[in-house]
Amino acid sequence: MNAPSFRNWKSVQDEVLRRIHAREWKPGELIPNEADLAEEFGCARSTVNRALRSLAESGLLDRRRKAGTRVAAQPVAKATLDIAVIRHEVEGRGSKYGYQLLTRELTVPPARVCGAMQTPASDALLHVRALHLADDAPYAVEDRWINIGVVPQAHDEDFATISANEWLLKYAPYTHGEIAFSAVQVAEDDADILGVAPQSAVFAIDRLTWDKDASVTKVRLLFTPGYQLRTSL
Amino acid sequence: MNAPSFRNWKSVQDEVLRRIHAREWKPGELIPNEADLAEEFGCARSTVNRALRSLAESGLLDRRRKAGTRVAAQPVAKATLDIAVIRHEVEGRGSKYGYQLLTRELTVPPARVCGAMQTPASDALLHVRALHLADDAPYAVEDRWINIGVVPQAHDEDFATISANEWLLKYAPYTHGEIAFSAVQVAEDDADILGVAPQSAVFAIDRLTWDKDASVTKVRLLFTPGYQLRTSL
DNA sequence: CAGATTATTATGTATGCACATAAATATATT
DNA sequence: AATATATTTATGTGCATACATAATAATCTG
Repeated sequence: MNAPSFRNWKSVQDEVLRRIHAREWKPGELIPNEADLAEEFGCARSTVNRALRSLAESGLLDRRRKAGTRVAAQPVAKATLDIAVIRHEVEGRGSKYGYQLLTRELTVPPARVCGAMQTPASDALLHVRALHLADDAPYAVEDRWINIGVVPQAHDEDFATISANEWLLKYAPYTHGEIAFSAVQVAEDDADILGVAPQSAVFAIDRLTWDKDASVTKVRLLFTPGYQLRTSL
Repeated sequence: MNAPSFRNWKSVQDEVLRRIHAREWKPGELIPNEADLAEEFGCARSTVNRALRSLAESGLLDRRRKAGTRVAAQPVAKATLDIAVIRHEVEGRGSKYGYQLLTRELTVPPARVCGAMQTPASDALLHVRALHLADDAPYAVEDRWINIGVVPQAHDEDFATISANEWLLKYAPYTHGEIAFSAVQVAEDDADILGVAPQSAVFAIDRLTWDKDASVTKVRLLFTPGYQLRTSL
């Protein structure tokens, strides 16, 4: 048997994956180092590095300097979710997108909100509520607070035709944020808006974004029953 | 002003991020090519490539050969969720993990299940139901179907002390899979098990994994109310 | 002028080399 | 023996160069 050649990083990755699946390299086990693999595969060490690094990023390998590379014992499945603008999400399903502004007012938020956003309790924030529709049926309600101290342009935008969801992406970049998914029993007013029975189980996405150390916006999206967030592993 | 030097890919990435945030490079706009940036930053093109590639992977840049690199017009927020073994998830929160097998039987599954798993309608699958506990309180119910044609060892495992959730990760590798998150109203039997009111809104994770073209397992996890799946952006 | 062909160009990747860095191990010092 | 120091080693990164590839732009051809 002459050495098969794995000349590009993807084929190296495939071979490594094959060995893991075939249990030639078992979970928790140390695999050969980059230099040895490079020699075996007949390629440069940097090519092996590229392949292994990529597998480590997806959680299948654990790498530590000096300690070496081992197959993850408990591979944490990393599911990458694409959180798109709702309009795109709806249109991507082949439905007609609709948008309807419900309320827009500048008010002092409840403690829960200014606590999370770390704004002074006395500061007014822009509160926008809107409904997203798919094929003229309710799709999701958006309840959003915008820090006008950070995004003053929001003050001049009425959000009548463009959703805050979309507007902010265009005009208010963020450096980092948090996102949480949960199931909630929908309150009466939201149930009315979505046209579902009160106490229905709806999917909720809560997002809070920051521009450096200042909060930009906090939003809760409630989706009509049946909504699924899906991705592949 | 002399040229600041960005000698490593992370500092190049930071500078690119800064320009995007400062809107020196606006959404949808074409940015200079790698060679020019390398010259400006005083580093090798490969260093710039590393920085830009990584930003493209996280969805902030769109890159196409010959066409060049542009700032994503609608940056799709890519949220990476770590789906860990439930025991680790519970222990990671500092709670005591508990496990309880409910049922384990070899039966012919309903059409819904063998349809999704693409197994012959007459084939029996291993059906395991179990309860995961955190600090002795119900945490999640697991309802799982295992393709014993693909994982014959499961036949000899009683799942009395180790959850299928954990056992499978160790003994049944998969090549790919699908995962879906949703909110459901809990059925009466599951409500009993979780110790919650019937019709409560609970968070559901449905996962289906494959080893090449054969389904390995299909599972639904229902979490007690209050459960949140969270990550940072 | 439409359609096929050929250049051009920006990203994508492979290579060999060098050095940086973290972490484990061995060695020296009190 | 406990602690500090040095050595070793595997991964991490940077660089210069070369060539591959995809997509656009330019050119040719009937």
